[in-house]
Amino acid sequence: MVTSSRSEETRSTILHTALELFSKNGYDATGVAEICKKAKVSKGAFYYHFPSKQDLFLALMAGWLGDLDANLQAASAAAQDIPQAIENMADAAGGVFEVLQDGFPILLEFWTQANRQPEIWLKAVEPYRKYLAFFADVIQLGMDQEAFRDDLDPELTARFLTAIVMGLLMQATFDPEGADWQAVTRSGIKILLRSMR
Amino acid sequence: MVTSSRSEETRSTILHTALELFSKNGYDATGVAEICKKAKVSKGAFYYHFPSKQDLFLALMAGWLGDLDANLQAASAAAQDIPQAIENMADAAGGVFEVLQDGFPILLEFWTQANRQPEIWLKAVEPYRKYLAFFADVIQLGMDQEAFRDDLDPELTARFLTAIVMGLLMQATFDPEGADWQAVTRSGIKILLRSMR
DNA sequence: ATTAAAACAGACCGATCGGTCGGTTATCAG
DNA sequence: CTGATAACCGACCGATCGGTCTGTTTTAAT
Repeated sequence: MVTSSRSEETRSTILHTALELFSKNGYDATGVAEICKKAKVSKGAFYYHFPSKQDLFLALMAGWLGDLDANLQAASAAAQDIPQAIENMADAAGGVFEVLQDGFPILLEFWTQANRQPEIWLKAVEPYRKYLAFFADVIQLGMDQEAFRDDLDPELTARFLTAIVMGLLMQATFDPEGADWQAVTRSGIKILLRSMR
Repeated sequence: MVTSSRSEETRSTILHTALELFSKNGYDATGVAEICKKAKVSKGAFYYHFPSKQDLFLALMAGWLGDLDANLQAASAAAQDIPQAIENMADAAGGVFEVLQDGFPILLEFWTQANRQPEIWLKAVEPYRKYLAFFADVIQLGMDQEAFRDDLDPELTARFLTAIVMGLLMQATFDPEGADWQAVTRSGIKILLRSMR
């Protein structure tokens, strides 16, 4: 609260409230009026800070991607070797969705909206491809260090790794009581890593 | 057209049109009036066949799950051994999403709506858990036949298998040009099967 | 041909949608 | 203290939302 103007606080409140509502009820089912009411802010204030509902959504997505980025970088940097880096990143990905509650629902929302609105898609593919390339690089590095077998296809394995994490997160969100999803994810990554050796 | 009354055709037209629109634009963004217009049907006809928009959605989901079921059963029955059955089913899962275009988008829509509307969730968890149990059974069978290693956890592996297929489908829908997703899925399943032996 | 029910047509309803706009208040440099 | 502008307020706009209702046409059994 030290160096935050009233304006900045208003904007921040809108963002947080919108994140909560979008992840709970979805983009289309959440009205601007509803956001304003819950954020205790007038429509005038809303449209002063964001030119449109879609722009708010894009701002939200940009911030979320930034957080994810920071977490993945930190997780990667903290590891001693490549396999551990991969384990850490998978853990961190799970962490983003725990700490920020509503984490995966909002990712699902980003995903579905990106599939429909070209403008959102454009802003989402780039980071997605960036991460894939990053994972592929890490895997390639592991191969160079002979931590992994030499007949791996780094890109394919990266897509595969992403699929496991996302697929398990989907199931975890859908059926939280169905399993200890953190444990399932960890052992899933371990199985994958074992098959990469 | 042989044995289809006018009423049945109207109902069927509404279902097909709704499937298309829901998968393209999402449940919330698709209006009843829009469905009626595209299906060339009046609102009266719509609400004669379906008590509400949500009931239409549930009917759509039930039908889709039925198709999936039939495909999986067929794929499983056609296989000579357990590993091949798993390969076939993964292929079939992919097939549901190719033949019926808009296949995965509509699954995503089912998924997100189930996460929000308890009534839909209830109708969706049951089949989901049924499939998981079915996959686990198949894996257990493979273990009994010594086609798989004996230290596998069938349930965990089933979740894992599901995650791979869904995670890759998500990526395929999001970035169709990014890879030959059918090939990626096939090799993914093969890697998993290899690690199960 | 008659008739009752099934199937459909479309005007209409209140509520809500995203967004606008003229007016008001808070902030801060001079 | 003054003035300019940033920040905010909320009534209002046309369009659309899911759903209802009255009335007409099709269908099919008699």
